[in-house]
Amino acid sequence: MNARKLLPTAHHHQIPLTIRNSLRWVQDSTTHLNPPFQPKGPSTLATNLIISYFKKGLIGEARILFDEMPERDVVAWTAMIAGYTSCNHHNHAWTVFCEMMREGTDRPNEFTMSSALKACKGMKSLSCGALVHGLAIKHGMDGCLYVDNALLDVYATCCVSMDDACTIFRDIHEKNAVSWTTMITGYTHGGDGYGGLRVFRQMLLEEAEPNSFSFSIAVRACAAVGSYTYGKLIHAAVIKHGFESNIPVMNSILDMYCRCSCLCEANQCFHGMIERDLITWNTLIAGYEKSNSSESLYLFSRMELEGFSPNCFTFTSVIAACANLAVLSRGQQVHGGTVRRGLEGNLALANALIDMYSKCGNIADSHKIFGKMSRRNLVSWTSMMIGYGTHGYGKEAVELFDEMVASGIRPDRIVFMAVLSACSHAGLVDEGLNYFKAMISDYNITPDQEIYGCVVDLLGRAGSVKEAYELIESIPFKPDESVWGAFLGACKAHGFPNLGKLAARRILDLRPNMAGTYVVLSNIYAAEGKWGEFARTRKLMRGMGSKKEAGRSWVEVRNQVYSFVVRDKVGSHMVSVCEVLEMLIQHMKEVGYVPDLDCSIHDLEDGT
DNA sequence: ATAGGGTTAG
Repeated sequence: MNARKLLPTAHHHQIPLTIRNSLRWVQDSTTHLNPPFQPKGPSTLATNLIISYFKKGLIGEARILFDEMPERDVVAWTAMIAGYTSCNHHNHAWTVFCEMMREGTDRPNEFTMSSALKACKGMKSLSCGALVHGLAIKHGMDGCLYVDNALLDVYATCCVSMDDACTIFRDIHEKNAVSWTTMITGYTHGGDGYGGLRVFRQMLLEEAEPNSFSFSIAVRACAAVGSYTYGKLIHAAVIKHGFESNIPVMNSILDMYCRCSCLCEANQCFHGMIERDLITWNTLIAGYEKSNSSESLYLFSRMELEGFSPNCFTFTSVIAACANLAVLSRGQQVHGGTVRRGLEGNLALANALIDMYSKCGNIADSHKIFGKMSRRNLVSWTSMMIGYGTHGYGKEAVELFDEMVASGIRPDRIVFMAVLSACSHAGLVDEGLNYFKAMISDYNITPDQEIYGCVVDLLGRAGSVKEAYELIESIPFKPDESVWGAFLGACKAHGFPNLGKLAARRILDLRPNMAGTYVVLSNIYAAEGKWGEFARTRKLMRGMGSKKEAGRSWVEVRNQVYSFVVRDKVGSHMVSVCEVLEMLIQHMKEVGYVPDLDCSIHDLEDGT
């Protein structure tokens, strides 16, 4: 065996000294006639070296060493399969397994089978898994709990339904915590959180002892169904079982509170943790991103101060927070951080950047990011199309849609909403209607409230208010406030007071607390000069107890975001804001914008 | 000497 030339050179320091020395010793000792004691075979030592190579991620080195081994026993083969899988090279693991079945001198054992099954799971290949299943039965290895649990995992992960996994699970005589946890995970990751919770309850009923793994996935199931009640219950059980210092379990609980919109509890949980890891920070930053983006940014800075290095998960949430706040310079700064860390290849992060630049008004940089991506998924295309649509580039969005379909990506409901909305804002009525028809006939997507809302908006915005109304009447279910809302907007914009009043009444039937609807309705009366009706509607609104939230605007001046409402007091800090607003108004006038004073006057009267 | 299940984004 030519192991000497394989001794690490560049990575010398990374290899445990003992292994290196023992390998040398074996090579020397083979020439001795009487070794002091029976040495382990060179195969054992080479296998140990292979294992340490994989632990360091030195896949190439492991492979070269394996190829140069003159005799490869089942342990060496298994170490290769398990090693590749541990580095997420599942296809290579599978290739090695096939090689072993073809040319290996040893038969595979239980260790080999469970490693091979883990590779199948990694490849999400049910057919490979079924093949190993057959081999396991042939070699009489079904009945080994490791093999059975690995089989269970393959069927639970790769099948559409949990039926096959259930069959395997039922036939395991002595189920352990791993068997139960694998079942709970199968349901939960498959989108059936209640199924996961059902298995967890059964586990407790059968007095199987749940461990930290069982608890973290059970809590994940609560998060998936958004059940604060079950989540709190299991949180209590976690404490009772003494897992409140287990970081993954606590991370799971933290995430559960965030997903149940219990940010107070999440915050409490976070501060109660004695030890935190990167996932802990990422979970809370992601938790705050939607509801309180500035808190996300604050946590991000705190996390760096405490010496944690952000990863692509962190950056994806932080970039989304910048997008929500529309803080371009901060977004650019964070973008710089991702480039410095070499995270440019991350798909989700690039998608977040497209959205951030678009929401910060910099569509050119969105396009730059999109253009540089080596891989794009549905989210990438959708984000870019929404960006084009909101910036008024309807034609570009439509072209992007066609390009996406041509590249082999199947559109979903969301991307149709993006293209319909883009058509709507660019006045591309016929194109939009064609996409609507194609969505139904070519892609079998049944339009829902939101899609109808988009099409009503498409027709209504272009002035085809009658057609929009006919479409609403053809909807096979009861249209909701988003559909009527789109229609109301069209009636208001194109002067259809009677249809507008009808739409407003429909909305108020569905959402009597939507104060904004009263405002629009009263404005329709005002425009008709029906001041009695106007006053009556306003009175109704006040009596309702809810108030329309003031329309808030914000503007970025010299890296600072200022937020204001109508009739805000002009303090000294707002002076520069007013200057910017004056500039914007001037610019709008120059491009021919005529303000719609008709409505704003009435809105002002009420201070809304 | 070789084999289990869990937590973070979109």
